[in-house]
Amino acid sequence: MKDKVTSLDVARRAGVSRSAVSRVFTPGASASAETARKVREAADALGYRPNSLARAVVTGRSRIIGLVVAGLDNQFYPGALEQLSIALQAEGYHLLVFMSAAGDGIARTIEDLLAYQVDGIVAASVEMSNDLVSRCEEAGIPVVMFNRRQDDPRLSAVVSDNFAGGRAVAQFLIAGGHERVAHIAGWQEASTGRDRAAGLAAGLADQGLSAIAVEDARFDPDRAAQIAREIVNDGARPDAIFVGGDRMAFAVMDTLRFELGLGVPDDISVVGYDDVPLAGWPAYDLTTLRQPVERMIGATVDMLLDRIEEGKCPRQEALPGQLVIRGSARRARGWKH
Amino acid sequence: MKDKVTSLDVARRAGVSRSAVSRVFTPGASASAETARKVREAADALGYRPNSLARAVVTGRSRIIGLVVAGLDNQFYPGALEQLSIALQAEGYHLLVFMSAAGDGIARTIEDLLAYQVDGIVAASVEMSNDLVSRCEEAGIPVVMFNRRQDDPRLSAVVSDNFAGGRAVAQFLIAGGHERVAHIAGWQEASTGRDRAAGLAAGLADQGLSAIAVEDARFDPDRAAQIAREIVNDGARPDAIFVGGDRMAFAVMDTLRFELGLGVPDDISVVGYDDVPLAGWPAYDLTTLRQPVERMIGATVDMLLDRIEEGKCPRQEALPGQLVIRGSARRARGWKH
DNA sequence: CTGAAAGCGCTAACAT
DNA sequence: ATGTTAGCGCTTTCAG
Repeated sequence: MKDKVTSLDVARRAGVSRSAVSRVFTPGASASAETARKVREAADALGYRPNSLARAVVTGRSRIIGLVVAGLDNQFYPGALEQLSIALQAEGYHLLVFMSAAGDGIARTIEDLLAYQVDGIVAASVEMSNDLVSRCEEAGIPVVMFNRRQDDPRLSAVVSDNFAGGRAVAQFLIAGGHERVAHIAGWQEASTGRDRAAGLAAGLADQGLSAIAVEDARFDPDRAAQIAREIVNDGARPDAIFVGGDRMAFAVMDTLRFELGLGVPDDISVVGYDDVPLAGWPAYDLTTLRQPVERMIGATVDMLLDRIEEGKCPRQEALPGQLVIRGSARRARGWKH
Repeated sequence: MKDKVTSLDVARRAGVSRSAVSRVFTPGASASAETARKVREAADALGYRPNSLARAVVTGRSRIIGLVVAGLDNQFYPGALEQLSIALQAEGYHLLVFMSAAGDGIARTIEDLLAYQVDGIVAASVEMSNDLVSRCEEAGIPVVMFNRRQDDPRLSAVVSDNFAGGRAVAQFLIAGGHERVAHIAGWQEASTGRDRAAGLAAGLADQGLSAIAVEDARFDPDRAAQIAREIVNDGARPDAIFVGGDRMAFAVMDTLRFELGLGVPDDISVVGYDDVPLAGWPAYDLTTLRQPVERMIGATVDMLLDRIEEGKCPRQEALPGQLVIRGSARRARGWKH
């Protein structure tokens, strides 16, 4: 309960002015070695820490980044979040979390975001209305969309190259001798889901094929499982299912193996998307397209800081992913990675 | 870039004073209906939002809670974090994330925590030094430890009853006819790991048994897998392994089944702790002790708010968990839950 | 109930 | 390089 130490206290004890203290604690400022020493000494003795909030009020920069997210149950996000936080901390920023609860309107979130004077926003929720993005940009707060893009080029976005990824999956599947490929897609309202589906279609078309079924599971594992049931019991059973997200792919594999008694990949091949940690565990051993999380995070941080600190323009980046070949899909000889 | 709307602007447009505006936006303050109406109208027209940071400077309350965490790869945390954030938002607080990076010293984290004037701290990192806790409490910032406790009763803590949990596992295992129980424990420096181990020992002792092996895997799945290998190849192979955390239990099951070719539970029973979502998936179908996450979060928020807003004293709470019986461990008839 | 005035803790010109 | 002087946007006595 002794947190009443102010810069004035330090100044007095060090025999200097408040400005001097301020300068010592401001990276780009000028202070003589002697002054710095005295100030640091006094500060340590008193246990002084500059008040970031007060600083934010006057500088207009809070060094706080708002993170808008929903559904940490998608295993792709926890890891990304961890890396993002660490990368930001290294630059002297911190994440303030805005979890979009189920019913809770986006309006409230926007209010809070603005009230806290965040310097920027990372929007990592697929379900996020464009309202948020536009209203914040309007207020002068740069927002970068993570793992989702918008056609509007005035908005910053970082994604992996989902179209190329979908196409790579198609090529792999065809090379493996599959002829009846079904696709259980991510939400078609989201670029991520759409691009993967389009990539698959393009890759299939290259060889004169097309998917025998494409269903939107909205990134929901339960829905994906249900679709898998229907597809498999359908007349023309697929020999491969490309699932637009690992989390859904696990649910599909579970359904196939444990409920329908089918072998993966013996009866049906399954390919996912993301390469979350679980995909590499032997229980699933899922062939999947790896999103370059680390580079995506790097790009996100760069974009954000470029806009905040350098005032640069928004840009969009699509980083290449990589097919990780494991055992859940039949493959041609020589395709072992 | 029009975020320069200040309370003065609103005051002018509404024909009142800044104080009036302030009062309208302060829950407990007095303002006539007429004034409130005028102010709200002007505020909406101008797009005014009170600046939380400026408010924080003057009130001394930031309505920000620091979250200190590391290792979101433990699937127990993402869900807890999501719930925590939502619960806090409902009370008008937000989480500021402090991710303990690997090498990054705790000292820096403390500095930042204090600088941002957080009203309270949730410490959810097992690896966190007591230094942080004591220094923050010293500075008058309440911290509640989540999923970990300290013997010092002056510190707030929320855990599940890990001792009772460990004991329940022992009883279940014994009832299932197991006689050679091994324990791959969580970090013995952490209360969570210790209590579970002690509970198991007590439960075993009740029946005149004791564990044939107890090894500390420090919550690390790789280490757990390695220990599993050693234990199993040892002379006296266990008929059951109690693993002190689901994440480690999965690794142990993988090792047993896919590497050692053993059946679970046919050759060896495995029981975990936490009940993360994956435990319920058919690929693992893990019998485990469920931690009451929702209630733990509720208690955490209550404690925090009690201390922040009511100035109440620290307290500790140990919530009861519940054994969730699935298929990874042999069980006695009638034990199906 | 309302406005005027006095800060909260800090930084940013401006002189010196 | 340092101190002085103004604020940043807001809340909170204090009169009325």
